Amino acid sequence: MSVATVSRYLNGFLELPDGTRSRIDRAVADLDYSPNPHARRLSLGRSDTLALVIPDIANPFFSRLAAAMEACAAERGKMVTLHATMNRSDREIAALENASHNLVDGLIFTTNHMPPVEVAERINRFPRAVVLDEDVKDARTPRVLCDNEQGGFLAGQALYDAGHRKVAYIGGREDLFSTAARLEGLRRGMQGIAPLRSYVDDHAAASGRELAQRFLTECDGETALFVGSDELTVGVLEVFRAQGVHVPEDISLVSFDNVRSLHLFAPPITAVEQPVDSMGRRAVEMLLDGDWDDPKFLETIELLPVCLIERQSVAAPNRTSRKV
Amino acid sequence: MSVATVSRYLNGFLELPDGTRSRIDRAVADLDYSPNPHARRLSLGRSDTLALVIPDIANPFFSRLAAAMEACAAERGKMVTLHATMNRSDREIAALENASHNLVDGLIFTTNHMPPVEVAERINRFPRAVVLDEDVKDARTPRVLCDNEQGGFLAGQALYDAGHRKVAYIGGREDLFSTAARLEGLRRGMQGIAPLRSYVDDHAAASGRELAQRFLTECDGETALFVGSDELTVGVLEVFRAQGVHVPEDISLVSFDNVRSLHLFAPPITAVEQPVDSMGRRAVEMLLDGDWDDPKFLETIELLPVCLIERQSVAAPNRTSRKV
DNA sequence: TGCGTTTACTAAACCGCTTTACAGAACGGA
DNA sequence: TCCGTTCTGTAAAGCGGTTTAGTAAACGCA
Repeated sequence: MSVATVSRYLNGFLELPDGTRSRIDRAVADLDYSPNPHARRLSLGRSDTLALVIPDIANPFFSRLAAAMEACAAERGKMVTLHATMNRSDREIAALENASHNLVDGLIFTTNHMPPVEVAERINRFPRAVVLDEDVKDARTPRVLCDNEQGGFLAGQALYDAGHRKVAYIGGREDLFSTAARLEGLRRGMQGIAPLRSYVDDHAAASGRELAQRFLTECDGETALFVGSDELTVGVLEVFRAQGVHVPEDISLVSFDNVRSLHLFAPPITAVEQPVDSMGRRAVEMLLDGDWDDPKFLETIELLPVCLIERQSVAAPNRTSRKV
Repeated sequence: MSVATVSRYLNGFLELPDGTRSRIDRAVADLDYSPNPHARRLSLGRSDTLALVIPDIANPFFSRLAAAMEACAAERGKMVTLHATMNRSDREIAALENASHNLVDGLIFTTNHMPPVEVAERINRFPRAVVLDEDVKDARTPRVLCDNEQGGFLAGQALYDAGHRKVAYIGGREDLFSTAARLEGLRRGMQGIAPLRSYVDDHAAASGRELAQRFLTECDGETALFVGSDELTVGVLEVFRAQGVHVPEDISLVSFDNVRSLHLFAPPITAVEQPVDSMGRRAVEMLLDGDWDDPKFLETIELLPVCLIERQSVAAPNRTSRKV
């Protein structure tokens, strides 16, 4: 029995008569043989591995995304490697270099800031890459995003309907596509009224605290807050609680993501829900099943629907006993 | 210039005179050369990769653990692969097989149930493995655990001091080392009073709901609940809220983990805090820096300290208007 | 029987690196 | 001067698969 015959049989490139086949099968079973993946990868020039580059795995939004991606990849026999960037361009570049040297079968890239062009260039070097959650300028890859405009709209509408006429937004910078879309939607939902805006570089509770402080000082009659992520909301609520600002009596609040247990918060927090699991799954599916020969495939933008989960953090503006 | 010379120089096994060295350096720079990791791994028989096997990445406890491990591994130039098992033995075995075929440099194994001996056998096949968070029977590896006994004690003490004399525990099964330790500590903290106990297989909100229902029917005068994880606590609070059971007026509650934003819950939840980040870091450090030649190293148990974060979910038992 | 074609199987090259074994040059000591 | 070392560098053998090119045997058909 020769190596080549066995190799081709095992890889399904060869039909064999029963005799030979069973001989091979038995030998494989007897020896508990399984091909050495390193040799396999060297020979094939691929790795059966997907690289996930993610700002912060500890962030519940990204950890749920990672869970969905890992599950979907595992179903198809792919492994995933994890690369946390903390939204720093240098670490994004390092992770991309690392992944590309490792000849991964695919890359899924997420970020929360607008990375410099070097990052996009490196993403474009991958034969297969998908950009997830936040669009990346100059990256020529399919994108899986949530419908940010609609999310902003739902939040704006809920606030407007509750009677709010001056609202504020805090979240990612305006140069982010997601921010632009959300602000656009928010304004539409608010019947054209533009919000007061403050921006932040990352989605961390500490940034939320900082922005909440700023809001409390800069606030000029705003009665509601639209917050860009649950992480920021956590920081905001901490500050509000410390300062005796009550939600929704003093100020209404709508969060974005709905990945934390907002329903148990005091008060339960109204939020725009992102379809985290399907976003993760779709990104992997596109990577593995997409028609990568079709140049138009690279232009694909898949916009997944969001919905508003109404809880108790939105109420009519209170004009008498305002604390802010 | 020969391949071997370059290889040895680049790997630091060869001192070269300035002339040769600069020639190589320039060539490397010119060609933007970097060694093919697949070939490297095949040749060296290792992978610069750590395998993380974890019940559920979406669970905040494990996602923070994963984040800490990834960060620590990345600092040392190692990649990590992720394998979610959902606490199913078959998936644990599959992940271990996968990792061992890939000749990973090390394995970090976490689980929430007591896996069958096949799992321990496969863990033992790794030249380097660390068991994290939950001890695994028959696994001959160093372990990094939190001080569960102390955690149980702190909870018990807090409840006893608040006046509780009948309490209940819900969490992992009794055959888990962590459960045994926590119950032991709880009893000690409660001055010898043993709790009512219900067990569950996984740490998911759904299991928490189930156990809360059971508790409400089976409860026989218990005035406080010690819950094995934040995930379960979420489920418990959902049911309590739906049934109009108030914490802490009707029943006091202490959670375990403190990885969710319990401080913003209604009411803020008292919890035993696990040192998640240092647990993750220590596991990686032991894997990479441990003295694996010393057979005694395999017996190491590193017990990391826990502490009690007191909030408002524990109060004196209310004997007049009890709802449960 | 003889010829062409499929079928069953094999030898050897290749993937890109590490490492062993070895050669020639330079150097130092007697 | 000669011999033994070190120093610098090379040739070639792995690592363990996949794949191309090619051979021997079996088969179909006139």
